[in-house]
Amino acid sequence: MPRRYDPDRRQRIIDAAIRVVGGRGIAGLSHRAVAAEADVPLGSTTYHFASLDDLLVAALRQSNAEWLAGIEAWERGVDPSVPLADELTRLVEELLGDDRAQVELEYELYLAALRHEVVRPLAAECIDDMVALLRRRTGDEGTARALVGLIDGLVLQYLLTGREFDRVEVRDSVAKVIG
Amino acid sequence: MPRRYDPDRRQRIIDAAIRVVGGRGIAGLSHRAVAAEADVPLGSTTYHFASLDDLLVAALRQSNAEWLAGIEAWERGVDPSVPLADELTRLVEELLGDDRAQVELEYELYLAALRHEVVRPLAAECIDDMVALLRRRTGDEGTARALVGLIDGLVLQYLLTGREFDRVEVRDSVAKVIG
Amino acid sequence: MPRRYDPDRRQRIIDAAIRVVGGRGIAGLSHRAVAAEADVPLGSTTYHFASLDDLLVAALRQSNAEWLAGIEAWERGVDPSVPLADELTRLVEELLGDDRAQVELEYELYLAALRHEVVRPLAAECIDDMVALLRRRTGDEGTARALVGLIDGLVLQYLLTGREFDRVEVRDSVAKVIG
Amino acid sequence: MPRRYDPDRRQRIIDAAIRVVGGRGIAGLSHRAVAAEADVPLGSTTYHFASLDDLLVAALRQSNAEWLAGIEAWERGVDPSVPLADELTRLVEELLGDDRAQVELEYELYLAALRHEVVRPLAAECIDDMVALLRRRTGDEGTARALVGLIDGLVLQYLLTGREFDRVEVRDSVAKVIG
DNA sequence: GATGAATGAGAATTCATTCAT
DNA sequence: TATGAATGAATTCTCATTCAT
Repeated sequence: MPRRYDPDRRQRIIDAAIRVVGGRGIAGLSHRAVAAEADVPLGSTTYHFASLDDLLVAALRQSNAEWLAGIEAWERGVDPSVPLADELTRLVEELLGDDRAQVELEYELYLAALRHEVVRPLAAECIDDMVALLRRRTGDEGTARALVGLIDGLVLQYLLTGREFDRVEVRDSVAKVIG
Repeated sequence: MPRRYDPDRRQRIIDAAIRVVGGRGIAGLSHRAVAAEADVPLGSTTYHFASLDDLLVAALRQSNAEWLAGIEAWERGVDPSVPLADELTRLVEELLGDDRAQVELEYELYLAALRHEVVRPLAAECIDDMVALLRRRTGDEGTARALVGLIDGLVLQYLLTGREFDRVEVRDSVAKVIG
Repeated sequence: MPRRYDPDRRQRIIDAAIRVVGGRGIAGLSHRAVAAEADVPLGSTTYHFASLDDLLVAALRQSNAEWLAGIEAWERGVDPSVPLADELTRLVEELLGDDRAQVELEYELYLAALRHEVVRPLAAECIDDMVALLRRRTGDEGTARALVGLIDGLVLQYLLTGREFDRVEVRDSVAKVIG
Repeated sequence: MPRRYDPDRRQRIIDAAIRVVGGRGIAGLSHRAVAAEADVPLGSTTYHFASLDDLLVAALRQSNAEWLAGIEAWERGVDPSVPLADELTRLVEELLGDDRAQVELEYELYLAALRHEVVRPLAAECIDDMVALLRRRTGDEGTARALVGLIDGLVLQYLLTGREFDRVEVRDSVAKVIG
């Protein structure tokens, strides 16, 4: 195989890793899988990332940033004349609709963080950032934390049970927490 | 090596599998690990469980039952003269305190369910059972579902961020959802 | 490849490992090399020996036993009417002549033991056994230890410098130590 | 990354290689390890030394010189009014005490020489130089060679068995060889 | 029925060396 | 001249599963 000049390879490996994790889960991440997905030799992935953990963290950090950017875009687009509960319900509905893949990846991140030392700070940071974002709208930190908890729990529930999305029910519970 | 008469071997293998998953996570489950933990020959685990998935499901099913039994015990012990929010807050506090290991095992189940076809029904059933349990106290299903979501989300939040448990904050948000 | 019934495989792997170490040194021992030499699949070597260290120890233990058996055979064949120095000189000459391969392996064992935790006990035992053997002839332990040291040092010297064997010089120095 | 002006880099790489061999043995020598230890780019080690063998030889040659310088310092410091056996015993005691690291490095050289064509001349030269040094004190070459052998053998014995140093026993055997 | 042995695929890493810049 | 990137082979080890006994 000819040696290729490929200045963006590192980034391409990260992108490939995100696709692998998205497709097979964190448990499915392996040097081999990433190398195949990125179409680079196996040695290349270990050259750019000394350990699989390094690669995992790089990939999750990037996917995390994308996730938060999505939430932030929602926050900037919030219409102050509409009840916050409605806007939050719309967010949840969009997450469960369009971005199924990214949502699964995000919750995979949460749950994997329980076992994976190296991933935990990422998950914690993600939660804290979401709380900070919501706090801009709720004014109060305790409420923001409760909202993040409720939404996380409900999304997980929908992902796992496969139940049909119930807009009214979600809005009611969100509204009660907002108070 | 004498063939042992061991009528409970199947059960002992399941118990060992639960310990393995509890200790190393689902990713750490292997025939070898279970055989060593149960102190049975390697062949014995594949004899009693045709595939590793079978063993995983058996183990998670049992650990699930134990988890639900715990929640059920709490539910039976609920004092009707105490506000439900207080009793639920106590439950969360106990989970985060004494039962940390079992909580992690439960979230391990959730995580696995996201990717693993065979595990998803178990997780869904678990959530539905918890909803049914809470419904006995809330009367209303939507509220029960919201409570399960809130509690799952908050517990996850505490596990991941390592924040100190804040009893007042938890009780307030639970109380608001109960309405 | 058809599965073979091969009850002595474990022993054949050990024998192959000894040939590999003899041929390429301890540094050249690898699962692959042994598997090829023994004509068994790679997985077979790791099945029978959980780690490469285990295999190394098994191989060196056996080769050690052969080495000591050789020394013991010499000891039993010692002619009491001949000066011990002459008999020892004959031993050294034979070692450097016929058994070049085994001598190199033995000294490889000594020197590798300096770095390799797991090998050190074997080397120590070997030295102690040789001292015990010589003690039967010298009567005195200090002399036996000095003789083992002198002979080890001289053999190493001959191996490394490639100098021609000098029977008179060796016998003189051995005789002086015997006193 | 700025190209550094670093005229002593070649020497610094050699020094780093010695530290690596001293710390992890010859088996642990690698371009990467040396580059990290010397704090130079990976390419720098392959630029200054065409192959790893070249680097190994350069490192062992230098460490050899340091070793011989130590022996020579001892030789120059020998007090003619003290029995040579006493002075040699002191040398051995110091080697086993303070200079343990360098002794191990020296035996690492011997070990490598057994298998490594390119290293053997170094080991042979080292032994011959020690013999030449001792010859200045013994007058006679055969005795010098026997002394080098005895000392090498005894030091190895002490290193491997971990036995407590026995000054009297060592001096007695050395004295007998000196005659 | 029960089990130890067997097998091949795949895991993460390490690495010497080459080469484009 | 110097160096970071690239590559492919080799390393040890784990494992699910199959199968002969």
